[in-house]
Amino acid sequence: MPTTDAEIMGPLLHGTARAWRLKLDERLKPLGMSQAKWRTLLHLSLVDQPLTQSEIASRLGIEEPTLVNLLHRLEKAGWVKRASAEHDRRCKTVTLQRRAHRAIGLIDAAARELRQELLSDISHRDLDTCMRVLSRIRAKAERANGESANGKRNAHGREEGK
Amino acid sequence: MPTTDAEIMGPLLHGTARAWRLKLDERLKPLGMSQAKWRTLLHLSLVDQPLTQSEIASRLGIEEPTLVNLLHRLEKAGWVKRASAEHDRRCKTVTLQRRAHRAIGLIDAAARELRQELLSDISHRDLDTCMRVLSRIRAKAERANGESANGKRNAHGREEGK
DNA sequence: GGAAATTAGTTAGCATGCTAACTAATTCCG
DNA sequence: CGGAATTAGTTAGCATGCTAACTAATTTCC
Repeated sequence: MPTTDAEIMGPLLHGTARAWRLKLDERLKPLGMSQAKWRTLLHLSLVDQPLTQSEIASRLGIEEPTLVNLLHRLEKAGWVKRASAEHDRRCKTVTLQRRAHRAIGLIDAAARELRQELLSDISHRDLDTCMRVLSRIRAKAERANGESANGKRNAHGREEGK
Repeated sequence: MPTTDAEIMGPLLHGTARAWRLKLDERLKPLGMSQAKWRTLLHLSLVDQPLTQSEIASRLGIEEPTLVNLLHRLEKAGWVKRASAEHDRRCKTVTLQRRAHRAIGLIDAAARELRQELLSDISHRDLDTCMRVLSRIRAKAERANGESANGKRNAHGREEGK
């Protein structure tokens, strides 16, 4: 007999993700930074070449129109800069401003510290099991509709790692 | 050595919750129903007495202003009805319309079926472990909410409450 | 070569969440 | 009793996500 009822897995998953995100948002607020912005900057910092907007959206797992708005705010705040690409005038490349490079270390440290706090008293084994379960669920939910419930359209949305 | 790196627990949690929600939204779309609306109706259906708005917000884990907007849409679509409470003229009670009673069964069935599909090949033991881990994480993230974390107020005593 | 399809980015409009600041009703208490 | 504090709901305004429909540039292919 499980200590918890599978019935509440959905709300539990949702609530845990939400609590984690709110906590991180709260800590990064003094930096004028929320998870959406921070994740964008981090992804830009992980590559050598500037990325185009569609590449960024794909890595972040969000749609392009969502990113347009996000970049607009990031640019207005002086974190990033957009420029037309030469090889293809449809594209715009996005690069980090100096200010962002300086902030990323702090931001990453805050995220790391929070993760450390939240996971500190979870055993390695249990955490590993949890992550395998979550991976399996996500893979199923993202792939086509299982068997019944005949889906007609299929999404794809991928989510990146870290 | 774990099969997965704890580094990505945050994104994994976020992505799994998102994929699950999107999947459910997709299936309930033909009913003109999204998770936010569905959860509200379900909570109302689980009690005998009509609830006040603040009670509903508390059960859903959202803020009152968010609920006001949500209820407005639910009311406009004919799912619920708001009325002033007699015992306290500040309060409004929210009741389900007949239409909602009929729909809830279908909605609940869809959610149940999706959960069944997503969790079908996960062992009871692993799922139980996963849920215990998530509960622990959520409790920590919610508990420590409110004080400190960098910022200006409070120079000591951050996370002693573990 | 040029029409048609595709691709990158944008705009418009909506859903769902938040905080801050407000109104109205009720309760507290001196 | 009556002013102060509290409580319930609202409004305003923003952040972050979406889809649909648009423009502009590039590729495809007859």
